[in-house]
Amino acid sequence: MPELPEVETIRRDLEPHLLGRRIVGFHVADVRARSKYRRLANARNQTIRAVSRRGKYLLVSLGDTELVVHLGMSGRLFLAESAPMVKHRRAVLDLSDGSHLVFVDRRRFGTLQLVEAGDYSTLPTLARMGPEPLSTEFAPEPWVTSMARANGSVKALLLSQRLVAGIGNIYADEALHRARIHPLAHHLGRRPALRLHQAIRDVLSEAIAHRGTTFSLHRDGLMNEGDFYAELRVFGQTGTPCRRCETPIVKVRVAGRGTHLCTRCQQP
DNA sequence: CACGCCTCCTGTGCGC
DNA sequence: TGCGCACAGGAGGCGT
Repeated sequence: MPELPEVETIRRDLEPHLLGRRIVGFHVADVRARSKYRRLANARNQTIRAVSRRGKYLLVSLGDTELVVHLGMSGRLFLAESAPMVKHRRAVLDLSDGSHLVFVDRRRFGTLQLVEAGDYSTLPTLARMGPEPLSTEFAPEPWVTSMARANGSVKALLLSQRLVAGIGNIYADEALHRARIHPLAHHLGRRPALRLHQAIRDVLSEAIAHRGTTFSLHRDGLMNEGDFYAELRVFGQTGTPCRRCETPIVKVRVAGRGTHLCTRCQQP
């Protein structure tokens, strides 16, 4: 679930319910991995001032401190009137209005930690995060320059978070297909780099409009799911015809990740 | 510093 | 039907 559009959807859903609420208690159920819930106790009695997002990270501002949530591969975060006994429940924050913010994470790759506001020294990827793709900070010319100079395959660069924030495996494949760029391409020229810039903005804003891409794993009735799955052109579409040229979509491995592409539209 | 590989976990789906 | 293995939306740490 959790790339930029999915995290942004969660942020928008939670924000009105969290603003101004105080965290009155907490419970970490995941006794085997307490380090993934660093300093959570210090959130007690703090009031939620803002709910923002940076890339795939959700940032809950508590004034001097900040709760940083990363959902990993399988994390979910939702509000409940009474903390439900769902499977893989890892942590619960009790709020002053009697509701509970519940963190559920099957694979335990997610983290939920309290830091000094703006101090991301324990989160190197967040500390070195590239520009937000849907903000004006993501400007075409610097992007063209960085895509020409940076080493590594374009797919690995997208996944690294360093040149642009929030893109994961689904939206990397989708953006590259829309821009007609092979995932293994290096040192993109100006024209392809500009196509990719536009494709990233298009696919992410369309996905947000659809409330993200939700897989069956996460459909358990506790959240409203996104339906961008139906709009995916390559991800998970192995064998189905490319909608531009009808060549069957293939799946390969790039940068250690399953990678979907059209070999005709996206030539090396 | 930059890159590639392995790891952290649990569950599912596939081939044999 | 059962077993074993590969793989899954991410990123941190290590070695080269």
